[in-house]
Amino acid sequence: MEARRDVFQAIADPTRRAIIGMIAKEPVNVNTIAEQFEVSRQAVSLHLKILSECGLLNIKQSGRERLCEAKLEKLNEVHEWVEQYHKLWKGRLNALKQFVEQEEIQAKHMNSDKKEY
Amino acid sequence: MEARRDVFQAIADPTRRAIIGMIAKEPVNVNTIAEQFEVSRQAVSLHLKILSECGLLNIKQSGRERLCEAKLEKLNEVHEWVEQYHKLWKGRLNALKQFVEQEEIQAKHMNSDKKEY
DNA sequence: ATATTATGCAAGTATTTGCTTGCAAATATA
DNA sequence: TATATTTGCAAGCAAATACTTGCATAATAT
Repeated sequence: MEARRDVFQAIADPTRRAIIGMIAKEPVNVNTIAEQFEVSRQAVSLHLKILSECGLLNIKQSGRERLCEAKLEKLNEVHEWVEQYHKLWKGRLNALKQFVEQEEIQAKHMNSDKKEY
Repeated sequence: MEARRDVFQAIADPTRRAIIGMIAKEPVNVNTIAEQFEVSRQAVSLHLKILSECGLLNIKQSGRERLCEAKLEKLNEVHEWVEQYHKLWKGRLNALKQFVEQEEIQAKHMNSDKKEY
C-alpha cells in the first residue's frame, strides 16, 4: 500500500478532505479525529499517514498522544494548478459578460434611435 | 470500473491533469490527445471518459472525430475548497510577517535608544 | 503494579484503478 | 466499392486503495 503520494492524490479522498477540515484551525489528536468518522480508527490512522507522507500533516508527539496539525501551505500546489485555469475561465466569463452588455446597449439604441416597428 | 466520480478524483491522476492542460485553450480530438502520451489510445480514452463523466469535459461529435472541450468551470468546486484554506494560511503568513516587522522595529529602538548588546 | 488509554503494525480481503490487446462500427477517401 | 481512419466496447490483469480485525507497545491513571 504505497505508490504515488502527492497532494492531488491525498485530497481526492473525501474522508481525507474532511480530516483536513477538522484540523485546519487547530491541532487535534488521532483518537478525537477517528471518533468523528464511521470507519475504524485504523482506517483513519491510515488516512493520517497518507496525509502526513505527502506533507499536508505534521504529527507532534505529546506524551502518549499524537497531535495532528495541518500544513495548509502544502495545498499551494493545488491552488496554483487550479488558479491558472480559474483565470482562464473567469476571463472567458468576463468577455461573455461584456459582450452581452454591449448587445444590451446596442439593443437600447435600436429602440430609442430608430424606433423600429 | 465505476464508482466515486467527482472532480477531486478526476484531477488526482497526473495524466488527466495533463489532458486538461492540453485542451484548456481549444478543443482537441481524441487521437491527437492520445498521441501525446506514452500509454495506449484506449487508456487515454478511458481517462477522457472519466473526465467527461465528472463534467470536466464535453465531447462534440464531428464526423468520425470527437472533439474534446474542457469545461474549466467545473474546477470551481476544487477552487472553492482550496480557497478557504488559502485564505487561512495566507492570513497566518501575514500575521507572522507583521509580527517579524514589529520585532525589527523594536530591535532598532533597542539599538538606538539603549545601545544594548 | 495494574488497568486504561492512545496508537502503531501486520495480515487478509473486496473494490477500484490504470493498462493492454483484440475486435467491431461508423465515417472518409481513393 | 475497397481501404484507411477514428473511436468505442469488452475481457483480462497487476497494482493500489480502503477497510477490517487482532495483537503489540508505550504512557497515564489508579
